[in-house]
Amino acid sequence: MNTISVSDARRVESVGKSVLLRGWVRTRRDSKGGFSFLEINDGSCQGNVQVVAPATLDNYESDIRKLVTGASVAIEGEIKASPAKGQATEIHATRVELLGSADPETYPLQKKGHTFEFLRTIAHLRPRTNTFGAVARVRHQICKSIHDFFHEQGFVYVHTPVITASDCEGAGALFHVTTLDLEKLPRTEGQVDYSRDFFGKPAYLTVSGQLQGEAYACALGRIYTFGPTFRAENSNTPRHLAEFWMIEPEMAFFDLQDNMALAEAFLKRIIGDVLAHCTEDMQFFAERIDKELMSRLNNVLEKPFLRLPYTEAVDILLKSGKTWEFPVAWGNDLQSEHERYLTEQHFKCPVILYDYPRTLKPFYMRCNDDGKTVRAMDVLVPGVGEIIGGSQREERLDILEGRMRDQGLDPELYSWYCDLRRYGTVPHSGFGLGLERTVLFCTGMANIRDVIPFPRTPGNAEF
RNA sequence: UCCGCGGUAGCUCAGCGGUAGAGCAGCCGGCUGUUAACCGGCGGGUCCAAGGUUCGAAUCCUUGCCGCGGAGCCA
Repeated sequence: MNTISVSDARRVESVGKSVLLRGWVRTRRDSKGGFSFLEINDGSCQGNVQVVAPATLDNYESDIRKLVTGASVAIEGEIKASPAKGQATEIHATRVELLGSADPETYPLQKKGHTFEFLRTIAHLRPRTNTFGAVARVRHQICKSIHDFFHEQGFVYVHTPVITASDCEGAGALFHVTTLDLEKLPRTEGQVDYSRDFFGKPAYLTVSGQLQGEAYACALGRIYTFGPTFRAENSNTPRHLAEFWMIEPEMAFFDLQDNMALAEAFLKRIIGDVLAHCTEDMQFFAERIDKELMSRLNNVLEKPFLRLPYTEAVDILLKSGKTWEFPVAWGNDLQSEHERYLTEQHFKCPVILYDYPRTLKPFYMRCNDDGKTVRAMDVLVPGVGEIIGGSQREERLDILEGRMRDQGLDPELYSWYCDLRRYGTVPHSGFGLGLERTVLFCTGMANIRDVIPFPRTPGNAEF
């Protein structure tokens, strides 16, 4: 007897097959007509398959009538067209085996709505719900699209280190990695003696693979990284995690305009794939999570991304007649209220802002000839705001070193990075995309803690 | 980290100085090719913690812990 998934069992083409199906009971409804209805889900799709279990089965009274939400079962039977509304097919069971029950007095997932806040406290069980199953499947599809897109465009997937010994990857608080005994730290002249630590110097979890990514781009041409990233910031918001996944493409011979074109094609590919391949899950999100999801995604999919220099954006904001909580002035960083106004109200389409004041941006971004701006870009989308940040990189050694000194960094500590300019330097560009923010955008979910399986945030590393 | 709101039954909440409540789900019974099924009944609580005010505190005050929303940082 062939095993079958719920996804396949729901298809009309499966009618007539004798199958073995295994999964978890969502609900049971008994009929005095001499049978029970079981709704079975196995995570293969959004929907359940309805099983009709007749009272003539030996274990009908002993097991089947006691099946509860969450119980695991194996079912043998024949797939038939369903005579009632609500489903195309159903399985007429010839055998129902109870694999494991789930005591309804203690099993927290009962047949009722639960808040996401509560489900976060049972992160090991929440994937059994409709919403979290759908999030997991869409997250998978997004990851697959990312790999497909880059592979088709000739990119090489590069694994940059998770542990880094350079304490100079840029701003952002770092997690220390150490094997020193924190109760008895070795000290020399009052300072911790890191020469006795595992790596012989301080080490940290990575906040970005960009610098190492540049090394491989300056050899292989087009590369991307895709891995876990860590920020020890005490951020407690629906958009921040201490551990998240980031995609960072890096391309030799790409200028900023090439970079923007790639970012636009990349986002459109992800959204297009999700809509094409996750139709049932996306329909669920559109109906139950976010009524405006589809119009927002279609808007990003169909409209060309508008490209706007920072200086012109400041002019638009100044002339908008709006009063801002944070003042708009050339040289000030744009706040989320400004970014959202541009993409949601003024242009009503995705916007790529570029050429930011150099004082606002890190040393590695390429300086423009105007002496004031750098070739940075931020991609803003309606509903979410900034989703991608990137730049053309400074490829001129003398200017790069000058920028490091301006920002109080010692070029000696970055000597390997400077080597990329010292030997065979080329123009190159790249950007970073937060995976979880992309999942938020694609699903309409509101909290980033609900689009990663086991979220890590300040004060929370459960499970 | 700052500002605001909140922690009461398994879950979602009401009660805001005088003996602790509802809906949902759970259990029991009824009914039904059912489908967030429906109808009736039953059980269920250190009211987040520690101090304080009071004859009396879930309710008022203080502190702490935790959660949520907004801001900052950013992906």
